[in-house]
Amino acid sequence: MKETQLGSLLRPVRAGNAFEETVERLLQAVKLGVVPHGERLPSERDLAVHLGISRVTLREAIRSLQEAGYLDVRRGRYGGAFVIYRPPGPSGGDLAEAVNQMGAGDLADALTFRMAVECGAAQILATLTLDSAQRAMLLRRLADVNGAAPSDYRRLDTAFHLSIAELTGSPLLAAACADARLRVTDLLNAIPVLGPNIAHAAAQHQAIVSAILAGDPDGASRAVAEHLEGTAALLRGFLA
Amino acid sequence: MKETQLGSLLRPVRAGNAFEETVERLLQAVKLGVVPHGERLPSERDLAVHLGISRVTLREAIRSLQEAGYLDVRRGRYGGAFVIYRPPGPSGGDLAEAVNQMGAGDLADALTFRMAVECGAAQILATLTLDSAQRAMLLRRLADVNGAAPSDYRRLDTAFHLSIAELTGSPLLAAACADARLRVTDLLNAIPVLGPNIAHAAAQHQAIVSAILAGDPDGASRAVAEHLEGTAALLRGFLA
DNA sequence: CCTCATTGGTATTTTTTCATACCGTAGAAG
DNA sequence: CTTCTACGGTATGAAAAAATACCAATGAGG
Repeated sequence: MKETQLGSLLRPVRAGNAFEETVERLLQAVKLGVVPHGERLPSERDLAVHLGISRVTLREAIRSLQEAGYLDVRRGRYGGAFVIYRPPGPSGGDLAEAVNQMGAGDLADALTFRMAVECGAAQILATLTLDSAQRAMLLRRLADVNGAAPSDYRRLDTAFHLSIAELTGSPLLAAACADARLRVTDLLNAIPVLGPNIAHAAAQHQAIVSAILAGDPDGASRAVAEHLEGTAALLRGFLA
Repeated sequence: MKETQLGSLLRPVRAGNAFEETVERLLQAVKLGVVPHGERLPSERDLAVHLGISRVTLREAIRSLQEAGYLDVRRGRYGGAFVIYRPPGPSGGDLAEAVNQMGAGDLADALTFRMAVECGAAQILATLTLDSAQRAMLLRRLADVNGAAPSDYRRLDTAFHLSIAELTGSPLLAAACADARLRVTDLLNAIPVLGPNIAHAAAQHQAIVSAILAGDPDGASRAVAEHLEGTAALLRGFLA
């Protein structure tokens, strides 16, 4: 076994210090819209437990997000950390800037990773026999995206994609898909939400769901690949 | 977005403390045969840098592996931490014990995750245009497995599988595949290496490589799925 | 208007982890 | 046999993180 594989196994044990990782995690949860504008995060005590860190470290992270203008922290009962941040509107943000902020190699890496895990998840899900509740969940998320207001579109689009991984019943796979999506959140948020694109995406979403429900793994994987390739090509085009 | 998705994003920031994670990482590198019997690990100073931890913490981890009988640590120039551990021989280990040592849910999770990322990786690789060096690497790894001595079979089999992910050029994807494989190492090591199985696997390996080189993503993904499903079914069968 | 549960805010101590410097050893090279 | 040097071994102080306990505020409900 060559040196190359040693790199995969003897890679860093931790990405950074607990504080930095926590800020990153919370920031992405906010940017992704997991906790929408106006809603509050779980209490510090709960969050600290879920994130596996001390309340002190969590508070430092929350404080920095507060100072950066993402959160409004209120005390007392029924208080908490409320999300102030609003993602870029339907008109999108500065895509070129967002793309060039991350390295070309990192972008390619993230896109490849996302393609692999999301295709894999759809493929797996298509081989499973879904019960009625699971089918309902999938269709519900699809309907949510199709009926989304422009300002909610990206949030519900993300929810739809993550549902596919979650329905496989594999937490590891769900985490991998969530991670993959987090790495391109800023970029996706900068893409304008335009009518034709939405219609195109809707057709592709439908194709994905149909293939999954029909038990067609290859078809599901291919449908996801086509869907993701669209935004991937767009993003790659912005590499200076 | 429902509570379920909150779980994916507000999951633990770190799996455990630095010491525990380091022990786990080194242990798996040893069990996987990345550093074969008799070879030595990189020096403490190098390893600490690569793993992103302090030398003190690394030494604690090495010491516990030494006490557990996996490593022989020698000092002085040309010294180092040498691997004593030998993986279970061709006759395999106690599979039932290994399977039941990890929970049923964890096993299903790990198998699903592995299936998704390895299928995804093969699929991606089949869409890429490989240069001659990459094709040579892939064929070389395939030949290595086919020509492997029984005692080296699992190590070279792992090397072959990880090569597919590495050749995609995505470190994230390579890491995910390595992680997926690590989670089932103990189980795979416990499976006896038998002649008929090797022949069967060799045919499947050939099918995977052929599909990749032919630029057939669906075929590559399906070939990997079939290959992995074999061991997955075997392992699931041992769930008490 | 008061109570009180729930939430953020603060302080203190302990544990873990890191950074740095230095010591002891062994084995190849001359 | 001596030297040189790349390795593990040790010590110490600082920093990060965690654990614990307690304080303060707020607003719904009685």
